[in-house]
Amino acid sequence: MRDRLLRIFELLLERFGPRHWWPGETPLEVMVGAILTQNTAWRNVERAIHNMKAADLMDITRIYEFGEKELADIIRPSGFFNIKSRRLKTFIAFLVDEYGGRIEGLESVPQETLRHQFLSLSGIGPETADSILLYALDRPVFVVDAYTKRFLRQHGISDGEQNYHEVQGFFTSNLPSDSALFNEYHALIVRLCQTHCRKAPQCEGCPLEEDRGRAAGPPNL
DNA sequence: CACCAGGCAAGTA
DNA sequence: TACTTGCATGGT
Repeated sequence: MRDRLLRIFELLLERFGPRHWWPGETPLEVMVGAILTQNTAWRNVERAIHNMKAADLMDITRIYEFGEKELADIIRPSGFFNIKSRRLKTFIAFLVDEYGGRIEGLESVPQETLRHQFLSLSGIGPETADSILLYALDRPVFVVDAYTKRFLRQHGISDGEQNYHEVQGFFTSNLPSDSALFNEYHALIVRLCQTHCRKAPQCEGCPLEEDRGRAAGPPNL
């Protein structure tokens, strides 16, 4: 399965090129985006982030001191703005209380410790925690999302019944632990699904399907 | 018009 | 434990 996953990765990278994820200028912006994008189109998150920058709010201390109600108004375009404002404030308060508001302070903390701390916060679930670990802190964690499960199911690699931890284990146990690889792989799966694994019942035009015919690869690939 | 988008928590049986 | 529902904007 390791060779198969690496083959898929090579095909996707060849077809779509490097994705340059995460689309954020700083670790803080990536963390903020990870919370704002929960069940939300990225386009709407961009508007919210733009508003935050315009209000000089892409700053830990500024967010910490800003009112929850006022912050909700700033991030309105990202949807679920009341609950997301609370979640942002909760996460920022964690950074301030536990690390003096210094993201560099997270660098020396073991991955699993950090993950447990994130998950203990209300509003940070497995995908958000792992997105922050991988894309803001460059830790070798594989991010699983709705696209990942859809990809595995539509390509017959799994039946789609696995939970988050099981899907994550499928990738991490069959791939070298490399943050750059995990970064690009997840981004490529998202890119693939956004145009091919979406509603198409049989993944029409899927670059991986094309390969099956020409290279006589394994079934469903 | 309905449906979806890079989830999560709280409520119900 | 296994579902269901609330959260809300903006694009297709």
